[in-house]
Amino acid sequence: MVRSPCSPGASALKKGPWTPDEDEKLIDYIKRNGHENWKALPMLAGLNRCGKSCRLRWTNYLRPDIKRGKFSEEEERVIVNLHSALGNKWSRIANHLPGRTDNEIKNFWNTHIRKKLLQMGIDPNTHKPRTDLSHFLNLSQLLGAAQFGNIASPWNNFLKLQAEATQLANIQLLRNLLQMMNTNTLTNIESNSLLGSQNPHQFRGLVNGTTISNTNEPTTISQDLVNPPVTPQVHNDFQAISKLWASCEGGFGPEGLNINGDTLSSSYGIQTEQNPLPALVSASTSPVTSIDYQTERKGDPSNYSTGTPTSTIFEAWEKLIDDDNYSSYWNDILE
DNA sequence: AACGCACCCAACCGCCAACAG
DNA sequence: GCTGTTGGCGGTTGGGTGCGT
Repeated sequence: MVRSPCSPGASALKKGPWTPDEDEKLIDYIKRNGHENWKALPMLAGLNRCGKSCRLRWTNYLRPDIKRGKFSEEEERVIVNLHSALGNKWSRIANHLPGRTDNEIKNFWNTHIRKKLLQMGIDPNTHKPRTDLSHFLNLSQLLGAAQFGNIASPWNNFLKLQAEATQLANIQLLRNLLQMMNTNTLTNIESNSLLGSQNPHQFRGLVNGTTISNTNEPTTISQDLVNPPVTPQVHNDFQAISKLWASCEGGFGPEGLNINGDTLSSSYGIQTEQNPLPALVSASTSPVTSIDYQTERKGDPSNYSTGTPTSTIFEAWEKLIDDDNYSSYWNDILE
């Protein structure tokens, strides 16, 4: 039986918010003696608190190297990137953000980033486009009731909403692909680490507007992707898709995706002069983050959600494209 | 001014892993 | 190997605060 240091037996100990006096005692003691033994510290410091409470107060609030205040856009982007790779491993994410505590990052995620992702139609847990019912309800709100015309029949309306929601989910997916094209075609950044060995054939086939290849050729990283030649056809396809995207509902302004007046560009986005689309999580230009995906995964594979962000996108594409119902849909787009 | 609501975040709770005896 | 202790972590809570009505 493991007993918490703050067990019921120690109920006489004070709980709740810390007073300035208690803070001062804790700081003074740790400055003079360090904090080798949290269990013994409260008594030695003259605090009527359990050791655990003291440790939390110190690590989350009183530590001198804590950076307080608003998170920068760079920090926000790093958090999103790391979260897409690590999940809710707040302490490990905090390791990459000097001066930020896991608690602070966790709070920031739950109160800010999570909401933004949901508004963007991205599942904050999986970092995939959302296609579930609740999301569809959200999307319908974004679209607005006026868009849907005849509302005489609730079922008609429901089916319309559902179709719209599905289309928006697809658009979200398209956006992800576009961003990847954007990243690889126009910015020429660390494509190796971002793309891994996932599905270059599918990608190339799509770019060229042809049937998606499902051959069993040896899967190597396409040099066309790593350093893609911007052939006229690729260029045209890119522009065509960009135009399509620009015409989509809730498209992007210079600041990124704007939903309900809330712009989310930093976390998901790098932007280029040629294309203002926000970037994918996986397409971060942050070298730290790119390296971290690999090193972290090597360290503890069990901690990660399935697939890299990049493969997640490709998997979603593959699934979508395999669906006969959408073949003509995408052909129309790509033509 | 009073009230209700939503949001934020410090702090707590419970679980787990590492370690010592 | 077993048991108890300790520290670390992630999830959750609830008090404080701001804002709208």
